[in-house]
Amino acid sequence: MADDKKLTPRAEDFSAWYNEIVLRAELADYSPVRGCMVIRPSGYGIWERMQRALDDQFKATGHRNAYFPLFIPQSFLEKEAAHVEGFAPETAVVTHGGGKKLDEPLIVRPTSETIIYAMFAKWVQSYRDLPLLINQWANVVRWEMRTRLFLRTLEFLWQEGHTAHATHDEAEAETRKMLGVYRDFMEGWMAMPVVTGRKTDSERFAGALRTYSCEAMMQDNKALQAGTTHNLGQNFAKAFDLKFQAESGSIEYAWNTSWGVSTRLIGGLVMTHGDDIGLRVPPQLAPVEIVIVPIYKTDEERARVLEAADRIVQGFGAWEHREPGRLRVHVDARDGIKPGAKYFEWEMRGVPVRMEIGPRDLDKDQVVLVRRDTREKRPASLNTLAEDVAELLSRIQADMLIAARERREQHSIREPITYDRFRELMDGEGAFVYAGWCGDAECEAQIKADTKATIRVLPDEEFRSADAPKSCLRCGRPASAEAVWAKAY
RNA sequence: CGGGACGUAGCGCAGUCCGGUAGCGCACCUGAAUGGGGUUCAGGGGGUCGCGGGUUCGAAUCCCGCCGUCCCGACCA
Repeated sequence: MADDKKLTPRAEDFSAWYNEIVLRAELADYSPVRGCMVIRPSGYGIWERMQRALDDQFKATGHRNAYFPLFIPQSFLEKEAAHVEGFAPETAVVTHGGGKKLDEPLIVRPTSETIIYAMFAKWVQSYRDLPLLINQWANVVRWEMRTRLFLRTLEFLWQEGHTAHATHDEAEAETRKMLGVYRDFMEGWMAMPVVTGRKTDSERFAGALRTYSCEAMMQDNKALQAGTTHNLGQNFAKAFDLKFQAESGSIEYAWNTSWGVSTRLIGGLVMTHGDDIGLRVPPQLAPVEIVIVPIYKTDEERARVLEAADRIVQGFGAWEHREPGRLRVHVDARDGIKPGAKYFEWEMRGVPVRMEIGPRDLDKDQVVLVRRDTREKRPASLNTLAEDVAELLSRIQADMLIAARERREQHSIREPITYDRFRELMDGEGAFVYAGWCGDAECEAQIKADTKATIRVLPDEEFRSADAPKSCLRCGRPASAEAVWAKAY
């Protein structure tokens, strides 16, 4: 760990503060390859829990996992016009194999629509084969110019769902359903509140009919696009000849959807919950929910305290082999490191609850519990400890979401504001600004040029203001929709 | 890809202007004491100074090229 004891103040430089947490909490590291990242065990532990929770949800909604190739023939990408236009500039291309030049270059997948729907076309003949609901966990490559740990790397690990349906409405329902799955995960597991809604044409996925997004607010008041779902219409079905015979006997093109979230979510977690001490991990995602720090002076005390810790762990179940309903506990029995040093280390890593056990506590049949989120410290009786701790953990989970949502609402502007004030806001502290939009892409582009802010989403009904805005933020013409404006990562 | 800063031990840095024995703090190893919020003392290990070329008796230091990192733009999940 580095020499200096405090983190970079986030007010001064949010980026530096973010990097500091990611590196010091050992979530990730730079790789020898430019723009790529190594996810370290403590980061991967969080990701594994995310992955399992998401995968369970995908299964529960009828999806099955499959695996498709890393390489995509260049001609596949070119079959869908908008798709190739969107992705061609950021593809990595393999031109040689076995020491020889390839007849056709292979694209390292930036996303797998093309190769997956080419396969779907083989698998689907009848309406009875639909819906086809597939998910893939894979790494993809997008040759970004500027990279950032977790948030934008050349190669990243994600999940991409791909489905085929018989009707537009069914595909649309699937697109909305998966957006809901994402939202529930981000709020329920990550304690990261999001605003959901539809993307404007300029931010729509290359090749999609409609794109929906979950947008979270980071602590510098910028937006993070945390997950997107796309109704692809029949665009890819037509490009890859994905057809089926309907009940009526007619031959029709299928309707596709795709949706994905990535390890970017870990970055979102850091930027939502990190503080100046380090990371804060919501209990649901914490590989270790409770860390026990034993306190002792003599060998006798050490034996006594560790024995008590052991009993408590037996009561909870060891975290490496957690049974459903048990708690994930770790005893930090390292000798020669003072308790204070251990406190700082585990706080940096974001473990939700710390349990201190010393001779003075055992004399009183108690331990001391410290919450990572509020740093609140209190004694707890040994008799009811398991229930007490389980209750505390679920309260922390709930409180973290509430705190994050309150913070977001404090930095959301719903009152009508002048364009000058808007520019000032985007230039300074930032915000989610709910305001009218005339629906003109040129107006949207001009605002982006002026302020770097974009329409994050045209929000879903529950996020819309009670009084619909009447005029466009910039041009003053009648508003066709309410939009959430913000600068984004 | 354009502008700026930087690359020296695992991490953070000094040394570079003005060429001449590779340094500091933390971390790590050994020993002793210590132990309820970042322990102390003593001893020790660890380096092709980002890579390649050039100038020179001699290069971390000067020159050229390349690679990488960070920040600001353009692009994007």
